[in-house]
Amino acid sequence: MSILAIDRIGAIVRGPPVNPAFTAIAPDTAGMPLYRAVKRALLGAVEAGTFAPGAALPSETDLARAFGVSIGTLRKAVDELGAEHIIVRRQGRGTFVATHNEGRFLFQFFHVERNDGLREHPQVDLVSFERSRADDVSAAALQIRPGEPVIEIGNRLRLQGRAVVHDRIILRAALFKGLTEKRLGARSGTIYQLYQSAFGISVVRAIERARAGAAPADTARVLGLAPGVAVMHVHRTALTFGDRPVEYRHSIIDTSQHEYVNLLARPAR
Amino acid sequence: MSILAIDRIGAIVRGPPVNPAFTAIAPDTAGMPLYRAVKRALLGAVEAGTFAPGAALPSETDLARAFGVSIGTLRKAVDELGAEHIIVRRQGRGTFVATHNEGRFLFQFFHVERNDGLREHPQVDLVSFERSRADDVSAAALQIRPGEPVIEIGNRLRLQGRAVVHDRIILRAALFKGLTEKRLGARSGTIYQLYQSAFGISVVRAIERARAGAAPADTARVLGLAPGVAVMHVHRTALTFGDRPVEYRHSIIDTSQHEYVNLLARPAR
DNA sequence: CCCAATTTGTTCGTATGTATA
DNA sequence: TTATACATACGAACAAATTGG
Repeated sequence: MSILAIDRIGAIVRGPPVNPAFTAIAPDTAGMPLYRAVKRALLGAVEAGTFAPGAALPSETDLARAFGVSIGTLRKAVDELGAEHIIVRRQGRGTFVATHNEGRFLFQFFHVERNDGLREHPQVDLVSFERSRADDVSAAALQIRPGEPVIEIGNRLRLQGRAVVHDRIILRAALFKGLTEKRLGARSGTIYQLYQSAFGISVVRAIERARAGAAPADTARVLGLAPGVAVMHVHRTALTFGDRPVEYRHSIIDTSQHEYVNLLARPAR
Repeated sequence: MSILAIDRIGAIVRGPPVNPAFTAIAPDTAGMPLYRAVKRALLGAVEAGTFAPGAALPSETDLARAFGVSIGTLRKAVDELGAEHIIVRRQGRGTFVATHNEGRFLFQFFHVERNDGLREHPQVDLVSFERSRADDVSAAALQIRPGEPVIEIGNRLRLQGRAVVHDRIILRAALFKGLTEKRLGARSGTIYQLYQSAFGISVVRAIERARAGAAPADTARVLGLAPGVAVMHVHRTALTFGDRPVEYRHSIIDTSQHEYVNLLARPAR
């Protein structure tokens, strides 16, 4: 456990509700329950990289002492962060910053299965990589100005050896400085793992919009389809903490043998 | 508050872990934390209809006394049920069985928006109603035997006056005894509200599988499309408590002006 | 409008159990 | 075996929201 880390978080100091002028009050946490202020402070530390993904947080008792709150209050904050998959708690071991690499997460966003329900980790082929400027649609999705520098990545996903998905990924160049075709191709895990390990960007959720349409010519070529055949178009905006967009992705899926699956799951408890 | 209701729940009686033989132990709750046993008992009461949807549960203090557990333990059980949207807690008022009619829920499953993001409650037209027997696909989805009696409902959904979705709904006849075309047409709310109010069936989650394809002839007629145009097919299995299927639905969506939206949202806390 | 009763929300603290290293 | 960390269970006190008088 690192005392340094705790010191960097800082205790939650708040005055009595009677006269706030006499005591220091964290500006954001006014009128907020104490456990929520603690939660925000912890989330801020995770976002800022004070605790790296996969790293252990200080123990509950240490954190409670560092924040100057009771163990129960600290637990409530940590519980909520756990429910949101920001951190992971393991009895007897400690509390860790989630890495989003745990396998289960692999199928959380893009979820394409064969018609019979077979799941498989897709094989990814890089088909294009270029630097360009954001068009209006990408800019709106990424909340940047049209014309800002972006990186465009073309991927082909194969399932059971069959080319099923053609991805066109748009990244804000300013967020992914130093990303090269070589570095992208040399990655070991998924592209989201690369965002995290190489650029410190954690994708925590996404919004997807889907429609049916005809396969564009380039996609038909990449997937080996007849041009104009019916395919699914999925536009995904991937978000990090605070719902800040980090990636805009247009996926075109050949659904003749596969399906796009959406489990509206309750949290499994 | 009804003492009767509490009596019907029954206290959680469990012996010390040392020698279980000396005290009565609820068979299902062996080795389970106490708060989980309480949660299961409450869930069972909700499922059994001991507390009707919308009805208030006894207060925390009464429930804690009825179960013979501390207020903290009772709260932990109730908190989890709240996180799963089984019940709803309102400070100063009480705890209520969720009705799933709260508006927010309307867009939880089927979520079709116009391209520009405009949401609207769909207008529903009943286009067919018949009793038949389950085919292999429906039977598998509903976990019944092929040939069992089912009810087939055809619906057309209009958004902004435009026919966008054609639904074919398959219900197990045994679960929806007394459902008639007249009763279906005379309902005031959504079809899921009818399931709940008229048949005591709460839909708590769903699984959807989507693909692109051509519009079938009957759908093209219902939606006013050219036959063979690209549309989205969504197969949904709606589930009640314990993941028991209650409805199988095949939706065909004209995505020329609208989109199927999937918000992979974290719980909003 | 205010007051009192009721109910959930928050915060504190302690003790003990269970999993891990 | 021992120490550490999270998990469970208990209970108390007060705050905040709601309702009804």
